[in-house]
Amino acid sequence: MNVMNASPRRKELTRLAAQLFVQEGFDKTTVRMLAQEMGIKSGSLFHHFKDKQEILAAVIEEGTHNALRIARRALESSPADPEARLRAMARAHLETLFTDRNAHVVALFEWRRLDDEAKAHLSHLRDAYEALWVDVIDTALEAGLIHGDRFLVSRFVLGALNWTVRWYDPAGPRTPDDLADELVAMIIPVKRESDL
Amino acid sequence: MNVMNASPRRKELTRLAAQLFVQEGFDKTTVRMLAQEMGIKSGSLFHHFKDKQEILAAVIEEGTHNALRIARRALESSPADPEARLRAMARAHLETLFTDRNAHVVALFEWRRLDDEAKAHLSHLRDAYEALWVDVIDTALEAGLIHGDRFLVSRFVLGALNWTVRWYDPAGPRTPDDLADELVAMIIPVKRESDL
DNA sequence: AGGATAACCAAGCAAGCGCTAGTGTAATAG
DNA sequence: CTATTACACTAGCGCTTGCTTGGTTATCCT
Repeated sequence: MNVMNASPRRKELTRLAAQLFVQEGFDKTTVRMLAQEMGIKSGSLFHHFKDKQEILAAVIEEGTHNALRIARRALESSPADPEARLRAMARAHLETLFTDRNAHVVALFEWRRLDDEAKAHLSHLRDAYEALWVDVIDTALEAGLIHGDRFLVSRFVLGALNWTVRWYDPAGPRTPDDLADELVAMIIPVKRESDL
Repeated sequence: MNVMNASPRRKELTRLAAQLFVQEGFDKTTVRMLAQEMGIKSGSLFHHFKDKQEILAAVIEEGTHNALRIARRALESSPADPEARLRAMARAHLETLFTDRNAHVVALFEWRRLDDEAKAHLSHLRDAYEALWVDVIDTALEAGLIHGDRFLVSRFVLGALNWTVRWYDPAGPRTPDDLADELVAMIIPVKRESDL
């Protein structure tokens, strides 16, 4: 069996697994279903992954890794003012949420199925991502752009964003950027006439 | 087997099932685990419920029913102004979310495991609940209390509230009412000095 | 007392589960 | 040319799953 390689073959298998995990749920997805989707027999699966759990970990790792990459890139190319950074972060969050939708849905709703070892490993990645948010929120608070408790505000914002995977339809009239802008507009005090 | 009765025994079994479903997830909860928690043998379970799915449906029905009751009561005893109604609704949402926490976590995260028949039945209950929200949000928008798209605003608010089950610790310093107030404060424009 | 009914149990079936063992084969490296 | 490696296959083991069956006990109503 392979240990922790990142062959293109394995990446493709991970992508297919993510889709099935979202469709059926991790527990209801059998190794036989996974194998069929990949065009191989169930036994062959264990040449690429040591067990079913490792497939789950691979899916989540891939998604979180991409989220980090996209968010960092967005912050780098964003103007320095707090509102622009807040908007950039919200947009980046929704961008990764819907380009890697399958992986993120799995990360959000099947996290508990990871064994302790995988959880410990992946927590670091997730924490690094959340640190970006905390920084952006803090900056916005200090600038007086938004008000309230830093802990609660970040939780509420992330909750509102993450929950979009439950109702947002990419085929609809709104783009992810529209959503991000609307959310930011909702939480920063309305502009006065003097600003217009 | 019993059909659709609401005996006190069945209610107690439903409560225990909800707890296990939250702890382990619906799929990972076996009928043997359920039976043991209830102090009976696995076969006896099917005297009370026709199959495992019906237990899930019972859990969700109970939770949603309570949510409706609490929200209606809260709106009845609330002052008529839009801000008070918005706050009352947010408080009621969090109140039911944490007094019937198990049932609601199951409703939010195991909904997909229901068969089509149960989904159709329970959708009506859920829609009735959401209608209360839509009304409150609409009133707040018309009064100019909050701004934005009515659809998006209600989704964002419900998302932020529902996501609290993932991080809120009832043993911590904050009460659910604190959370509700903070969220409401976050989305309505800050009060001017002239209001103080 | 007697009859119905609700609640339970012991035993186990058929199906499906994750995973392993052993083998075959084509491509690659020394 | 030979040895290694990557990838796939067949076959099935050992176990767990949701659920059924047939029968027993406790409770209640008349």
